[in-house]
Amino acid sequence: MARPRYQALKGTQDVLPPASARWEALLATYAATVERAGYGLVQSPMFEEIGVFQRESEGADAVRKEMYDFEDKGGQHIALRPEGTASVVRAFVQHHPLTPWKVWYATPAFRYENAQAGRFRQHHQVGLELLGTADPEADVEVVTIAAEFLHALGLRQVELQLNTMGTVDDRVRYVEVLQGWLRERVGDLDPEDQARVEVHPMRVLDSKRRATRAVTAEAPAIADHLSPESEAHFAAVVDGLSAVGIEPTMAPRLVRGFDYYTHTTFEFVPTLVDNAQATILGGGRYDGLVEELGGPPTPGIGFGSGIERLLIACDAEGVFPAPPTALDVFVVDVTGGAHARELTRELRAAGIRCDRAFDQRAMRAQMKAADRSGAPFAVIVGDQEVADGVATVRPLAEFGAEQTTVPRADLVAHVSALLTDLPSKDAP
RNA sequence: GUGGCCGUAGCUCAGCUGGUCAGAGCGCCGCGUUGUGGUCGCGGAUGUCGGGGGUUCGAAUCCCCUCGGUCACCCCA
Repeated sequence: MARPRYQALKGTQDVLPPASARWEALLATYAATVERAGYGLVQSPMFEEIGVFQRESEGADAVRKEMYDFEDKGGQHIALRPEGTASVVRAFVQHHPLTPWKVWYATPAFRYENAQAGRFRQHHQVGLELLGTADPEADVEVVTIAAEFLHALGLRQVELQLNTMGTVDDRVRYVEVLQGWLRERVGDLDPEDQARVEVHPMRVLDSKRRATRAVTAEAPAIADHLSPESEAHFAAVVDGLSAVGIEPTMAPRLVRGFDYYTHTTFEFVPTLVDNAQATILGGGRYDGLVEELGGPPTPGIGFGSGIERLLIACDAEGVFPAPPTALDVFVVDVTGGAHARELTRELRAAGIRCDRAFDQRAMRAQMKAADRSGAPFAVIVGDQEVADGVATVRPLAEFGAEQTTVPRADLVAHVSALLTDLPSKDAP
């Protein structure tokens, strides 16, 4: 068939009802989880001056070559946010709120890359940031909340991978060790990875290529090259998690995409999803980022979680079904539509969810629409009802109730009572 | 940016050694029941067969280009 003139761009998608109901439910679950822990919503602009994301130290592909950037009419170099953290940190620096500052967000994120399973040009993240404390307890809280969130969605087959990047100094020393080790084995690496030994040695650890993995399985781990302070921090995090029953998988080769991470880094990976892009939630500590964006030295930690990937993981586990369509009543008016207008207004004002048909359709068609709407009751108004000043209430599903006729004045109360008595339809 | 696979009605797909090739199921609309949905029966609408070019008497079917989708690399949520 002919493709319409305009379509959603590559790597973007429309989320329509009823599928969008899962988004609503996910967002509600997330907000409830983090607000219970004292995090407040932060809304920041979806675009920023490009420097917010693309700082001199930043070598991540997501901001180096995948940025959606443009020059605006005033000549400013603008970029659509590729991730959530940098904007929040910029807002922190700009408004200097009291610390610890605990905020959460839900936002689209943009990266110019080719789409594949679990990867889009516009994807959506929920996340949180905790700024102003270097306490390993903060690391524990953030990871714990992440785990609670995933659990609340119904996800069970999820693995937590944990690593540490140490301090900047730790990392410099480690990279030197790692680079020297890799140089001796560069010939055994996958050709595609050989050049990276010089450019970005830690990325080699993260490679998925078989030959490279065989080599790096034996590579020195950063955990063995930490300063005593960093070691103590990491140990405290591991102990704290263990104390709340979270047993992470130590992942010495876990290298997160953004260069600003220090100390704790972590990812939650669904074990049942076989996409290459499976990580549903990732985060870590970023103790130098606030300073880099012009603020006072301030430690911070947070995570981001991809909604699209969360839903893929939920599907893989067969959990988190979309809630049923939320309608209580469908008004069928075969007198032209004016009564449907009045009744829906009345019912809605009383908090009853209802819909109606348009176009003066035949009763049969309106009843069909009522059935399809999922509402448990149809309220029918025809010439006879109008003449008698009543409305007919017809049950649409199998719960034994009889079709009844009630005075118009009693309709709302009658329907309310019926809905209250409804056999629980919330069972999954 | 690179590579594999794919692109026929709203959806899922059949047709593809070129010649009733424009189809099926589901869905949608109407009617049977001029005031009652879900079952059933009958009837109906919708496609420039992704787009463009080429080969041919003839192309949804073959070739080229292009666009789009999908999966993978890179990278990340």
